[in-house]
Amino acid sequence: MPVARPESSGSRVIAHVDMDCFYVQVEQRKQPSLRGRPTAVVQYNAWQGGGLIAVGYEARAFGVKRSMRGDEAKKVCPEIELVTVPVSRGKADLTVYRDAGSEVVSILSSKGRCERASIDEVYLDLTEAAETMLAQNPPESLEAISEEALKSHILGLHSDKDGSDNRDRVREWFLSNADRRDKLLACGALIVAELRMEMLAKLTSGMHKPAQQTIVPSSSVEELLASLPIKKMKQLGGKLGTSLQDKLAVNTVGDLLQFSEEKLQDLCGINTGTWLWNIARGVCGDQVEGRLLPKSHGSGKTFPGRQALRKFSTVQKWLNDLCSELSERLLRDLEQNKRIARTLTLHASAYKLNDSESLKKFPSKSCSLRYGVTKIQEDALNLFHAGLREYVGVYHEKLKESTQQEWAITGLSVSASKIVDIPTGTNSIMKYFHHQNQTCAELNDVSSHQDNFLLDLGTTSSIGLNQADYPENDVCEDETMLGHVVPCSGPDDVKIEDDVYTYEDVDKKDPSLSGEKQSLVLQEDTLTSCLGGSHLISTETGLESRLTKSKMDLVRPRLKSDKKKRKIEKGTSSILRFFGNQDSRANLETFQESGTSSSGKQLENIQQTTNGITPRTCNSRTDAWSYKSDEIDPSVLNELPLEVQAEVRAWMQPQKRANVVKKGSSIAHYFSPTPNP
DNA sequence: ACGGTTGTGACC
DNA sequence: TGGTCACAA
Repeated sequence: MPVARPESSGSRVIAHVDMDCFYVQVEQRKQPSLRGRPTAVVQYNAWQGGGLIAVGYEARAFGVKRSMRGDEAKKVCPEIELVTVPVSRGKADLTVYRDAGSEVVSILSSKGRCERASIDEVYLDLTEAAETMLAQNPPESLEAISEEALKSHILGLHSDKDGSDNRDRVREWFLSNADRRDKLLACGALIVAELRMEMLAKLTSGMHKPAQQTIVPSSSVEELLASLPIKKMKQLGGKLGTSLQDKLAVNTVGDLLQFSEEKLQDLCGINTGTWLWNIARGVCGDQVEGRLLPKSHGSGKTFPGRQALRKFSTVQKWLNDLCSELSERLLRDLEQNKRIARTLTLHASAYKLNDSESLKKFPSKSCSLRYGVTKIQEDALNLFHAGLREYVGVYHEKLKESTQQEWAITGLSVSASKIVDIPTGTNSIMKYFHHQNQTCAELNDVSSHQDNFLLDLGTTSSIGLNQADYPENDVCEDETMLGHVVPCSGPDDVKIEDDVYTYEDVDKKDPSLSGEKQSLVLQEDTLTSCLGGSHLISTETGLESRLTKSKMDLVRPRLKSDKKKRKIEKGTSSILRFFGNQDSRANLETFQESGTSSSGKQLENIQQTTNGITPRTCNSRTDAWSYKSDEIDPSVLNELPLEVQAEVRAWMQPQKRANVVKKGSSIAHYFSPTPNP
């Protein structure tokens, strides 16, 4: 839940871009003959024609709905074109949609800071672009307002019934607007209209229902919220929204206005309470995060009903497939974005056949992530065993493969998180890996106890992956920024010279971030349509130039002592090939590491050595300052060195307050954990 | 027997 | 911190 932020100086222009029936559009682009025809995207054709996950407008006209079965859809609309989601390794593969989403982001990001909210949703902060336009090319200076922009819906601007002269009112609104905030908003709307045309041209399939955009002037927010059902508000669609309805008898967001901040805090906790109080007033301090890439990757599959997995070998088979997909995506991320993931997590859901305690949840488990398909597979399987042992309890452990299982797995997923950038330096990834590697390797008595790790990892079926299971490696923890180490080289010969990397390199490539996101979410069907349907929302803001929380995490102390520098002469491709073939002994044998022997086993050892080490963060920063954040004049920040600026700004961010709500009144009690066998 | 899959964030 | 839960699309 967002944190309340300080009130603002300027008005911000935020667009929420929502691609409706995105999967359908992607498929129609791929297969143009589908354009204009009633189309839906379906997955898993096997059972009752599969489930619909996206429905195009032409099909909606027939009454086809999401969450219908393919067969039902055929009944309602015999003409319907059902396109199956690509399947790879026996499961849905969303790569094409993810990639199409990336195309969209890359177009939008040309105009402002983007936050990828989901595969088909983006927040875009257009404040700067709108201000520039207002200063240089204000709407009234244009000889014409674009057709696209004239189709805008403007909340609070009541259109005539016959609609024909609505465009004139819209034009009027664009051209002569008293309020500066609305002028900015108008500029934002023009930019969005442009962007949507660009996307239509490049990406999509010309939907029958034209994409639309909706403008929300701040003067219309009150009226909008007064009638907006509480469950339609973003974040309130679930249990929180339900509990508000039940406990406060509110129906719309505006109904929340009658309650004091304290009352809402008592009910929902201090942070959520304040957030709600603000939301009711149309105020939301969420910043547009300025993040174009996902923070994690995952691959999962459910096995409902009879498909539930009851044998280790089957579980292993599926885990291998899931891990294989995950590994592929990690390599792509590494190649394209120069990032590595540090944590591997396994989630499963299960039920017990005979047991009364079948409500018990299968615990998720995680460990350091080692690159390489079979390593990931191995680790995931170990995590599964760890989870299973906990799930079934020690008494049943021995039954394992032999007798009939008393457990059945209904869902498996593996995910990779804690993704960090590799410094984008002169020459790439390899030295980074090598650097990490080398640092640890030489600062420790390498070979002696590392062989033991290998044994633990490779041959034991018990779980040895968690940090606690390995001896600490203090030197590494002090001297490196990464929590674990990956092999440093591909089959190519690599020359190593001197260099040093720290996370500051990462920080500098990102300008400080500012802006706020208004998280009003309006009813999709009435307010947006397919491609690029968007909302423009003007909102008040906080200080300029604040770092987001996520960026704050990247501010780390400089690596001081290690001044060894390195340089690689070959490109990055070799390391990718290396990862791709990491399990091939032949490749491993070709690796030469200066000073140490190069057997594959040792490589694995090195990779494993620092499992569990975490990079430092500046979480003690608040202690270091004796000023209150509001005593600092933001303008003096610019005088400071860049790193310091970042830190101070991070510190000036409103901190989330500890939730000290009395237990009796905590809304948490209201929520009963949903049993999920 | 749940649309399934993927992702983020809060809390303890 | 890792693990669990909630929420969204």
